[in-house]
Amino acid sequence: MTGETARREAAEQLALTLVGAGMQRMGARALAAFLFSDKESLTAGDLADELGVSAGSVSGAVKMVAQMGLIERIYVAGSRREHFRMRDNAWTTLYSRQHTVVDEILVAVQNGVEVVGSGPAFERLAYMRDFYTFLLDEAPMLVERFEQQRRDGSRP
Amino acid sequence: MTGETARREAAEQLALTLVGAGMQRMGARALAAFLFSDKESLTAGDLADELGVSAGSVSGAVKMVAQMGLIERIYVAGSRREHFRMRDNAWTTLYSRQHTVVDEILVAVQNGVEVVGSGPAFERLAYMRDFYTFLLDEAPMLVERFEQQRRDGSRP
DNA sequence: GCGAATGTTCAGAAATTTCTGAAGACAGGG
DNA sequence: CCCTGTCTTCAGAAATTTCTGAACATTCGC
Repeated sequence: MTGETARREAAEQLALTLVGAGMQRMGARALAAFLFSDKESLTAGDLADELGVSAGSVSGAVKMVAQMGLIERIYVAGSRREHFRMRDNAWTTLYSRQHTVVDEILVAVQNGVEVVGSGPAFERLAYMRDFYTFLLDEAPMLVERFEQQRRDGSRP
Repeated sequence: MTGETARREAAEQLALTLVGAGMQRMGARALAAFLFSDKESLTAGDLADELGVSAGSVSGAVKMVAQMGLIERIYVAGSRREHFRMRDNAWTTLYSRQHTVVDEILVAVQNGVEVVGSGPAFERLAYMRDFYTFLLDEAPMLVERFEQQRRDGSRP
């Protein structure tokens, strides 16, 4: 049977793997709740109920996930609460976001390249810099290609 | 002044950004030590000195970084200690490694796709699955292309 | 403006992660 | 075999992260 329980379990399971990938617990749980919900949007109260946590925790989690660009606030007429929903391009956004992390690493590596004299360390650092620079350059094209392919594929 | 101090500071700085990217502290510090060293190899003792931590911590850190495939044990004649050095393809390896994480996420997502009936949640989960599947497929080609480009470039 | 509903912040509690130090395991030389 | 130097394991200490609950802020309808 494909009940609410199975859905929740699947959501929690996904949240766990996201935590394993480095995401914070509550943010991951909130994100999974959005992913698995069939409602158009969720309020903070919905999330608190669904996840069984305090309003404070929800506030923090929503803030984080919103900052990652994965969900957005929407205005719902006649409702005083704030509604959130997943953004359409959440996953490509998330992928692109990782680049800010890589950027920071590159800055540190570049600094290293400048500090060490020529030698094995220099070679290693330069290689690392080149590889990550390459990835950074290529990533947008990858995303572009995915979207292209998706457009083509959905009209067979 | 390109002294030892500047080198260490640069190494610690890189370690910090790696921690920011989700790596564990001691593992990141050990990795940075390898990156920035001009020695052919480092022993656990070298690392303990360099990082100012206990043998136990070094043991754990080395184990982790080795498991990630970034360093390897090497045999040094006449030395009873275990020597480690960075692997040549450390960065491309690390990049590929992230796929195991993505794989786990995909398993959870696939499970979700099967559990939810058709509806918004299904659409979202299917999209996520497709995107990450695409990335997983494309990644090896990216690495390949980088290596190709590097070979060509280094013979101008 | 007032009141009610909702959202945010923050100090401290709780849980988790990380590090250490000491004990034990292991390998090689004598 | 034992001894020495080296590495690993692990229980507990220390540090860090995460969650809560209550006080405060904000918004909207009236």
